[in-house]
Amino acid sequence: MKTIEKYLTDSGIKPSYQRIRILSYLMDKKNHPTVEMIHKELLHDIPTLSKTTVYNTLKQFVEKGITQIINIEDNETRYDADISTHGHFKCLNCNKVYDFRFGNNSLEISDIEDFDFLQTHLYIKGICKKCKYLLNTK
Amino acid sequence: MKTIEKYLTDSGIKPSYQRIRILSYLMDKKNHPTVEMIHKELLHDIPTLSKTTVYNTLKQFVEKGITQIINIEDNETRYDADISTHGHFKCLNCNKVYDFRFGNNSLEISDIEDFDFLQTHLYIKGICKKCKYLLNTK
DNA sequence: TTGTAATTTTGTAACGATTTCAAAATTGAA
DNA sequence: TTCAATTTTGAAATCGTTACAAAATTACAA
Ligand SMILES: [Mn+2]
Ligand SMILES: [Mn+2]
Ligand SMILES: [Zn+2]
Ligand SMILES: [Zn+2]
Repeated sequence: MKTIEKYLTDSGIKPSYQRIRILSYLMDKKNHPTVEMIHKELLHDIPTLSKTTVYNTLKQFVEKGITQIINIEDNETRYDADISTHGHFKCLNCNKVYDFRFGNNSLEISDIEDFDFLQTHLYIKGICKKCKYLLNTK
Repeated sequence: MKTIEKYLTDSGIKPSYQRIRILSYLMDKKNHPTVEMIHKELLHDIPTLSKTTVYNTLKQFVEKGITQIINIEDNETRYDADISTHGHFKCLNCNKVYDFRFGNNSLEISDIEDFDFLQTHLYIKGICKKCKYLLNTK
C-alpha cells in the first residue's frame, strides 16, 4: 500500500480516491490552500469532483487530526497538512502564506500561567522578502 | 468633550451617538465580541440600532486603526479596541477569550528573517484555569 | 428660523462561503 | 451476483457579511 494510503488508514480514514487526491494535494503543494483552490485545481483531473466532497473531506481530516486550519485572514479558511506547531506569515502584497519556525517554549507568556494549552497559532502579516525588493526597485 | 468623543475625533471619526456607544461597549466590556453580541446587547438601549451600522462602524474603526480584528475561530470575527500587540487565549470549554502578554522580541523566529512584520497575532486555544478546576471537581 | 446640502443610519436585497440533506454512485462482503 | 454500507454528488438552505438606496439626522448658510 502506498504511504499516503497507509497514512489515511492509520488515521482511521478509508482511503477513497478523492481523499487520497485531496491529501496529496495538500502535502505536495504545501500552499495552504482554500477549499476553492483545492476544488478548482483537482477539477482538471477529476471533472466530477464536488465542492461538498472537498468540504466533507477536509472536515474529516481536521477531526482526525491530520490537517490544521489556518485562520490568518477572516474571509478565507485555509488548510495545512503540516500539523506540527509552526507559524504562518502572509504577505500583504503577493498574498502568499509562508511557513516559519519559532521557539515554542521561549514564548514568555504572562497572565495565563495556569491555563492548559492545546493549540498555538502564530500569524504574522507583512511584506515578504521578494516583494520588498520588487517594491524597492520600482 | 468627553474622552471617548475626543478619542474618536482625534482618530478622524465624527463621534455620532451610535459610534460612541459601540466604542464604549468595546472599551468597557473588553470581551472581544462578535457583531452579533454588540448588536444584541446595544439593542436594549438603542432599539432602532441596525446591524448594518454595527458592521459599518467596526469597519471604520479598523480602517482608522482604533480597533483590531481577532480571528481566533474561523466561523466568528471578533473585535478588540485594545490595539496593543497582545495574545488571545480561547477556552474551548467556556468559549471565553482572554488577553495575555507575551515578549514580542523573545519570539525566536526563523525562516523569515528578512521579511517586514506589520502585524503579529498569537492565538492559543485550550482550557482556562476556572474550567480546569471545575472539570476536575466534577 | 428656514432651507438645503452633506452625512449618517437604516432595512432590504444580494452575495459568498459553508452546511444540510437526500438521491445516486461506488464499494465490500456474502 | 446480490444487497447493505459507505461515499460522493448536486441542489437547497443557512449564515455572516456587503451593497445599495431611501429615510433620518446633522451642519451650516441665508
Ligand atoms: Mn504551514
Ligand atoms: Mn484583546
Ligand atoms: Zn510577497
Ligand atoms: Zn473556560
